Amino acid sequence: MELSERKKRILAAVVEQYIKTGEPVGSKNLLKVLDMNLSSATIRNEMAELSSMGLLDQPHTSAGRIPTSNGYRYYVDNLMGSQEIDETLRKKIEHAVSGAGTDPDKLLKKAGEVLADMTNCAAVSTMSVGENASIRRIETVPVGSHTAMIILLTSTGILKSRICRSDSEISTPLLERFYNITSALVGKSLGEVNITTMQTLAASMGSDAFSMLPLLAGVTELADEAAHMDVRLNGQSNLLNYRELEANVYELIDFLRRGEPLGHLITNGKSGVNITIGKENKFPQLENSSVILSRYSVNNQDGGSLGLIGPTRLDYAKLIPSVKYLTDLVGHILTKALEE
Amino acid sequence: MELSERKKRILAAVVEQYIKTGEPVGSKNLLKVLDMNLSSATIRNEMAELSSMGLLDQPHTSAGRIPTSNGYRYYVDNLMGSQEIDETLRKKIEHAVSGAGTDPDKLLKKAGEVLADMTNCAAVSTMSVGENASIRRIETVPVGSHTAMIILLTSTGILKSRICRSDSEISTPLLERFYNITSALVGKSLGEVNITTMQTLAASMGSDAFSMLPLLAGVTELADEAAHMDVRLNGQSNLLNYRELEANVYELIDFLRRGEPLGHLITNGKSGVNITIGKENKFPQLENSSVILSRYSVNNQDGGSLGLIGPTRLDYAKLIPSVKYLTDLVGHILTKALEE
DNA sequence: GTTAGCACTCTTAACGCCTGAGTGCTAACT
DNA sequence: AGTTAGCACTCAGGCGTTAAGAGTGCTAAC
Repeated sequence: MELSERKKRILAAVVEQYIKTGEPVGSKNLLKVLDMNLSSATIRNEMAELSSMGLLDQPHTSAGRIPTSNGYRYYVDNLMGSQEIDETLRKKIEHAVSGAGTDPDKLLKKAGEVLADMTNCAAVSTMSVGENASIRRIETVPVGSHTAMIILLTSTGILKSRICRSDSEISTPLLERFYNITSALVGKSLGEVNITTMQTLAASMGSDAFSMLPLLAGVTELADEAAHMDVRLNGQSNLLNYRELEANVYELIDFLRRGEPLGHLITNGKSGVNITIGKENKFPQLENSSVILSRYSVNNQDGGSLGLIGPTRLDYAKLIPSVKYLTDLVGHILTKALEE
Repeated sequence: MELSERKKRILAAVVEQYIKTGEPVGSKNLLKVLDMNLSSATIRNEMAELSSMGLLDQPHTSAGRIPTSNGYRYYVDNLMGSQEIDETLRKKIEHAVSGAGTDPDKLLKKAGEVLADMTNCAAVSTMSVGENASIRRIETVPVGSHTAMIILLTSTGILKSRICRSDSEISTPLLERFYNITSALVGKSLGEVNITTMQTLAASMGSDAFSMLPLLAGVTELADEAAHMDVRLNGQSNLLNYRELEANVYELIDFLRRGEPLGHLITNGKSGVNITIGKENKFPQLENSSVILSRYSVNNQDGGSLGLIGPTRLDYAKLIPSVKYLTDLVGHILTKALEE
């Protein structure tokens, strides 16, 4: 779709104005912002055409225009200025993240918080990796005479641990034998830890099998857990501030709370920044929202993603670079933390 | 404050009716529920007295009555029936919790979820212990040549772990020496892990001090983290459903999100079930809400708490036993999991 | 002490009215 | 042919009025 230069300017102005005020923008109002030597009537004509092209919409006949999903899309793809991050935001991000240390869990938590705060939207963060991440290490630590802790570390630095209890006594030599047996799993992907693999392992345990079974079950659970998307949500309540979402906030927040469909959204993202605007979303609960998601990589492997969910009326020009910057930073920190 | 038998019945009926419908209850309406041989006029007289005693209130002159905080309080303390848990709820709780295994983190998460679901309120759960819990074990596990994982286990079964990175190489013998040094901390309370203790430890490290410092810092952080209340919040969005909270939901949800004041609330609770109704709450954000909190113990030590936050119009008779049952169950499971 | 009856209060919804913002269209202008 | 002034039209939102309904408090009688 090719637009005249003037239409582009008008569309951009409508989008930006609406993002700023949240009010439908009318022709006269636009005149003030545009400083083109035109009358409101001309603008009206142009806006009418943009409407019939499906880029602008009117809430009702006698109201100004607001951008449609397609309108935002055109703006984001073709008109939006500066892909550079705002200096103030950069500092804010750096300041928040630098205080979080290198522990992935803490780091992601902090990243989600700063994102939600900064954008006044809901933020999601995940450390998931899908099933392609591999097991880097499995450790056991005796805790009591019948309990042991199992620790699983993935190639992307995710740490999962669990206390397991066995009915029979757990001795240190037993744990050593268990360690040797499970070391066969190191290097395998999380997806490969399935019933078959575990049965093979169990078979090699001989007389230890009975005592080791709870531990082995623990390992399976941990692998499952690590592979399973762990979605963290921040700042849902920010969404309550947006008039345009009001009608369905409850549905929206409820949708976000059930992490699972959100997982889909995240998994489907390509690398780089993914932007889904309004009706482009597959989920009806999101049809009035936009989602900006970006993945980060740890050790050149996909490490997880960060993103935000807000009204379609987002300040894309500002937020997209911020999200990108934040994810890159997180990926960088985590990679460095894992360096040998 | 002593009430006539008839006033008691009327107050109880108003409370129960209002809990059920959420509408101010009028004299005629009450008549249907009460099946006493009285006219609405008599009831009106009684209600007028209950109002002047501060137990009932009117939203406006021509509306029915709703209970005041004191009214609810009187009801809970003196009038409320059955402290027995509802069989359906018991099954629901047991079913949910039994699927969660014995891992404290997972268990508490599940407990919070079921509580929020069951009650249609916001649920809080914490594994905190304050600073009196002691350190049960500190373990280190090598991860890479410059990284190690530190694991801290408390007497109440809380497990905290962290990946630490040192600029100098971390060898296995070094970790062994570190283990020996830190074993001095085992048995100490979390509160005792302060700068002074750590400096003493650092002093005993000799030439290892430089390489061990990041690890030691990690231990301190973990102890802090374990001592620090970890408040988990579920089902905030449930609160959006209550008309009577509508005016301040945003403030309320925002208040809950900042876990810290919530922490106060929780810490101040006595053992057993704590109920705070409406204006009894210290925090203005909670003046239209009620809080039901209950602590659980692990190994006869205080292990944390579970609770819910909703409108004052809660079904106390049903929820109080449920919360109590759930906390007892959680405490029981966790105690058993730690048994030697 | 209880009750019937009544006047009174107050909320809520519905209705009509008005205003202001904004539009689309037409006819004139450059 | 593109631009503009002007005008009739539409519609949301605010405001006051009205009517209905729920519920009360009070009084006088039982």
